[in-house]
Amino acid sequence: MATRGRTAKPKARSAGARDTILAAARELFGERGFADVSARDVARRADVTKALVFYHFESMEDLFAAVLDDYYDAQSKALEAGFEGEGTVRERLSRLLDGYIRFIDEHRFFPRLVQQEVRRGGPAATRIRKNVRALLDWTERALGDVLPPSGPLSARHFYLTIAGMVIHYYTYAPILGQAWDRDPLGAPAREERRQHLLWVVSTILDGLEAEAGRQRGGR
Amino acid sequence: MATRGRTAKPKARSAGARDTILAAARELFGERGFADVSARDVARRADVTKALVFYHFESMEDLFAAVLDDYYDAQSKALEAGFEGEGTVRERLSRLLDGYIRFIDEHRFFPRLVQQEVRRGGPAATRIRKNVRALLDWTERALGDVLPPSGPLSARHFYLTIAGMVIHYYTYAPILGQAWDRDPLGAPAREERRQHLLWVVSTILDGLEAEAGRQRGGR
Amino acid sequence: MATRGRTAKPKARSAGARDTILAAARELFGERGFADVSARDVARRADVTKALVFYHFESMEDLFAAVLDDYYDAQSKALEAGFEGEGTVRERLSRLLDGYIRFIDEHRFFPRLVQQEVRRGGPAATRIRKNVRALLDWTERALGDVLPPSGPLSARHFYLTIAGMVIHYYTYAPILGQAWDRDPLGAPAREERRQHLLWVVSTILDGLEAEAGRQRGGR
Amino acid sequence: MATRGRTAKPKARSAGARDTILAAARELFGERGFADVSARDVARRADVTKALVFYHFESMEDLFAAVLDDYYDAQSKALEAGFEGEGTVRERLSRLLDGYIRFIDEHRFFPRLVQQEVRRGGPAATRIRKNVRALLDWTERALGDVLPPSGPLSARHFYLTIAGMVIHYYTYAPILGQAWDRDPLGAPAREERRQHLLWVVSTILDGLEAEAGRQRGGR
DNA sequence: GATGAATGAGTATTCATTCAT
DNA sequence: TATGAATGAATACTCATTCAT
Repeated sequence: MATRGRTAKPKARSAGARDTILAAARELFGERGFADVSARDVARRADVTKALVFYHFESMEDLFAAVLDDYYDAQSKALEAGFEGEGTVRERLSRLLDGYIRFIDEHRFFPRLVQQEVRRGGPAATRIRKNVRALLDWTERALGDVLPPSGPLSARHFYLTIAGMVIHYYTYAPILGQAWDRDPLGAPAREERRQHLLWVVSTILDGLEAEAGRQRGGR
Repeated sequence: MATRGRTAKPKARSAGARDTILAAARELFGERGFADVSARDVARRADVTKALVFYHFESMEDLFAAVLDDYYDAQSKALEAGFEGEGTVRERLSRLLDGYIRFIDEHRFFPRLVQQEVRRGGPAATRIRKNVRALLDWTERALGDVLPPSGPLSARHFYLTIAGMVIHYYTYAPILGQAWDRDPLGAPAREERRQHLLWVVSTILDGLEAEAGRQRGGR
Repeated sequence: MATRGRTAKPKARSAGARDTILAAARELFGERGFADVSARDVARRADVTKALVFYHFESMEDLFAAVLDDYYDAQSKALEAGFEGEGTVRERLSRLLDGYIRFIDEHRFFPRLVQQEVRRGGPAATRIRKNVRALLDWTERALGDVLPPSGPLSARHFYLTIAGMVIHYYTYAPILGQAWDRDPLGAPAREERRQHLLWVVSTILDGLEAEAGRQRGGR
Repeated sequence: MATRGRTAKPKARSAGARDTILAAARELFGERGFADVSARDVARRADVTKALVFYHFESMEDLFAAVLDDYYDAQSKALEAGFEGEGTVRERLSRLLDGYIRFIDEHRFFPRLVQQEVRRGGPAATRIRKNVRALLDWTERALGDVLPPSGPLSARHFYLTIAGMVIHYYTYAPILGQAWDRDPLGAPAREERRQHLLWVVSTILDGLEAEAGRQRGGR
């Protein structure tokens, strides 16, 4: 303490302690979930005092919300980029899917945090709902022409179906790894997964078109 | 004590305190996950002293494992029932899917617990892995004729895809409810979901057959 | 429980559960002291239920007292044997010393228990005091001719001195072993220790005689 | 809280809570040994919250180690002081003995703690072993000229013998008091004890010299 | 004799949070 | 902006002991 020379580099402080803390929290919440991360853990990982965590964030809930906010901003950007531009339904949807896959791939524990917050019904739930709404809207716009507005083939089902199949892979990856011939989080496995997902979505579109044909041509 | 009527025989004593505790734990873990449930919570819900929880279960981990075990037994039974019997690939798979859907429907928080344990890499992870393995095996046997052994269209991808789309619905249901025209966990919505899933799986089978045809009929 | 065949041999019970428990307690108290041994520990080591421990002994204190009583009986017997018989002061003292050494050697953790009870000032302290008194009496009778009744060379000092040097060896043995060329509790080391002690006591007797001579011969 | 006068500034805060806690621990461990002292006890005696104990010391073991460390520092200093300086074997040894006696006299429960830690084989045992080693070294250097390097008359036996007779007095003092004509821990009794010890050690040296003479003068 | 179940008070330790500096 | 010290309430888990059977 007093013995550490006064020229000692101020570690985290230089790069903005707030950001350092946020980054540490992002990592930890991702690894262990909200309930399993303590302020002490965050402080340690950020190489900062516990008190400083509470100086920058009112409470642990607050910190968690900040982390979620960051993720949502990133997700929105990723999806907007994917959705923009022209093309056939198939092209737009596949761009949207690609954007979604890439985002989840880069933020693997984001879904965990969301699931957790959904379960907890915490204050961030509103934020989540808004975002889910947006994603659903995009799906509806992208598939509006081929989908009925309600029933088993409505957009909301496909949204949940596709999101589920994208996310689930990462949820179970840690366990699959040990009973698998290769690391499911390695580049080759992930690329294979991407192709699988594209194939499924494409096949679903085929099915929807066939369905539309059947519908039109009188059953 | 003084408040509990003096003729009311203590609940726990009358009928298997162990079971009472297990049931309380099942509920609570389902509602809030492992990390958010304390021994005190379980004791309170089971109307039992905290010490009794530890008399019947060596530790909270132990209690959690017991809960998971119960679920796994139920799941195995549900899937075995679904998988037995004759029929075309399509018939068998749809029975398997139906069994899976029904199980998840009746044990909505089971996936949450599993996801959590996967993340924690806790001692129950081995059990989970074995079970995932079994499910994957069933999928492989059910789809063995129509699926290539590896690549983007291999059984393991379809297993993850289907499991993901079944489970994800329940994961997000609590949030969807408030932005939706009806309760996603009500009977009508769940039946609609079931039809959606059956349609998707059926469509995927169509796609796989088409793919097989393409493969055969000159590349 | 109900599944164990009814012919299963009743383990501890046959040989007198009370004694089995007492033996287990003796071991455990010796190894870890009173405060570090729980009823559960005793029950486990005796392969008996915890409740049975309390059936046979009113409390843990009671069990501890019973263990101490056993030791004191043994000690009394050992010392009486050593002290009886005729001979010179030197002979009688060396027999007493030998008896004491042998007893401590065979009940290595007895001194620990006594020390502990002395410190705790527990109910067994009276018993201990009586015994110390007896030992002191023996020393006084054995050395009465050569010792002044009070002062730095009185019997009580020699009693404490000799007891200390006998006991201390065993107290520190566990630690010495690792920085020593041989096991201090092995037979050769213990025999060497015995010779050392005999030499010291003999030398002290020489000194006392010289002292008596000096006293008599003026100055 | 409400009972503490409102102008009394909280003790702990004013003057090194850490030291207050350490002092309380020193007292309590001395009185009752490690296993019989709880964190709550320490907190109470130090007039401090239980949590603060763990703020300053990672664990009870840690606190115990800190207490032992303090004692060892004091002991080392006491012995070094006693051992330095010139003089005959007899003079140096008697100075060493005097230093040891004085230290034990001022830290009466130190031996208890050490004995306990030896028995527990806890983490502090290494420290203890090092210290015992040092003491033994001193004894060997002080007695090197008159002692054979091995056998019943080697330095290590005399070290254990002398340490035992010094320490044992304090171990049994609480019990002796009640069967004795005066308080064994009062100044006169302790001075008498000191003279006894000096006489014994001096007599042992006489014996050793005689032994050396015998050895030299034809076996 | 023997035991399974039960309990209230205890254990060490960690928590998020506050606050004076 | 930052922090060391402090705390009350919580954590999982163990204790000696009781008692109905």
